Amino acid sequence: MNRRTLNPLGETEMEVLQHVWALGSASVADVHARVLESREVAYTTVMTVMKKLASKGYLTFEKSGNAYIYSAAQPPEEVRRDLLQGLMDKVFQGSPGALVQTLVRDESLSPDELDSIRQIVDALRQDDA
Amino acid sequence: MNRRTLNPLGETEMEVLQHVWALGSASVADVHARVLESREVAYTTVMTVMKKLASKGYLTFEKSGNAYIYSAAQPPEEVRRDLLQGLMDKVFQGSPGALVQTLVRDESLSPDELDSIRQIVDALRQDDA
DNA sequence: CGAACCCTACGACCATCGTCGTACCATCCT
DNA sequence: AGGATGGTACGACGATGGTCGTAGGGTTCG
Repeated sequence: MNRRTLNPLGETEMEVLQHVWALGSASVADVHARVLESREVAYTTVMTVMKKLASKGYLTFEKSGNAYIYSAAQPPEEVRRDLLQGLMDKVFQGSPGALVQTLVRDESLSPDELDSIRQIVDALRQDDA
Repeated sequence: MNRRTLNPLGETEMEVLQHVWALGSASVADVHARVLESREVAYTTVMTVMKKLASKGYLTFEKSGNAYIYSAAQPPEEVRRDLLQGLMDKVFQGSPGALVQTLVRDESLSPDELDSIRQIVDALRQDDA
C-alpha cells in the first residue's frame, strides 16, 4: 500500500515525458515515432504509458477528432527539480555539496561542461554581494 | 524481462544500504533498530531487503555464529556515482550543467551549502592550469 | 528438560512498471 | 458496400519492490 519509490517515474515513463516536453504537444503516434528512433516498442505500450502519465498528473490531454493530444501538465523544470531533490535526499543525505562533489570528481566531464558549471557558480557569486 | 528502471534500487533498499554504509558492518538486527528510529517496519522485511541487496551485489555477508554480518560490497561513492549518472542521463539528458543549474536555481540552498559548492568548483579550477 | 529468545528460511500478497494482444470504432477511398 | 487505415479501450502477464507471517533451528537460563 505504502508505495515508496526512489523515483515516482519509471524509465519508459521518463522517456515518453521527455518526448512530450520536446514536442510541446503530441499524439501517441508522434511520441511512438520518436521512441522508435532509439528502440523497438509497440504502439499500445506508448499509449498505455501516456495514459498513466496523465492519470498521475504529469500530462494533460484533449480530444482532437478521434485521437488525443497530450501536453505537459507541469513545467519540465519543476519535475526535474523534484526528481533531483529526491535523489539528493535519499542518496546524498540531502547534501547538495556531496552531490556536486561526486559529480565533478567521479563523472568524466568535458572541459566545456566544467566551464558551464563554473559559470553557473560564478553567476551565483554575483547575486551574493 | 527487460527490466528498465530509472533506478536499480528501491527506496527501502537505499535506506538499508545507507545504514550499512554508516555502520561499516551490520547484522539485520542492527539495521532494523536504526530503521525503526524513523518508521515502523518488520524485522523480516529488513532481512529480506538485505538478502536482496546481497544477491544484487551491493552487500556481502559472512556467518558469525548463527547470524549474518553484512558489509558493503562496493564503495558508497561508486554506487552514488552510478545513481547520479543515471539521473543525469535520463532526466537531464546527460548534461551536468543542466543538473547544476537546476540544483542551484531551484533548490533552496543555505549559504553554507553554496559556499561548499563554490569551494569544490574553485578546487577544480586549480587542477585546470 | 523445557520455555524464552534470537535468527534464518521460505513463501505469500499486493501494487507498479513495462510490454503487448485483441477487440472495436470511426473514416476514407474505391 | 466493403476493405484499409488509424485510433482507442481493455485486459493480461512477467518481473520487481515492499511488506510480512509462519515455521523451525540454535542458545541460554531456570
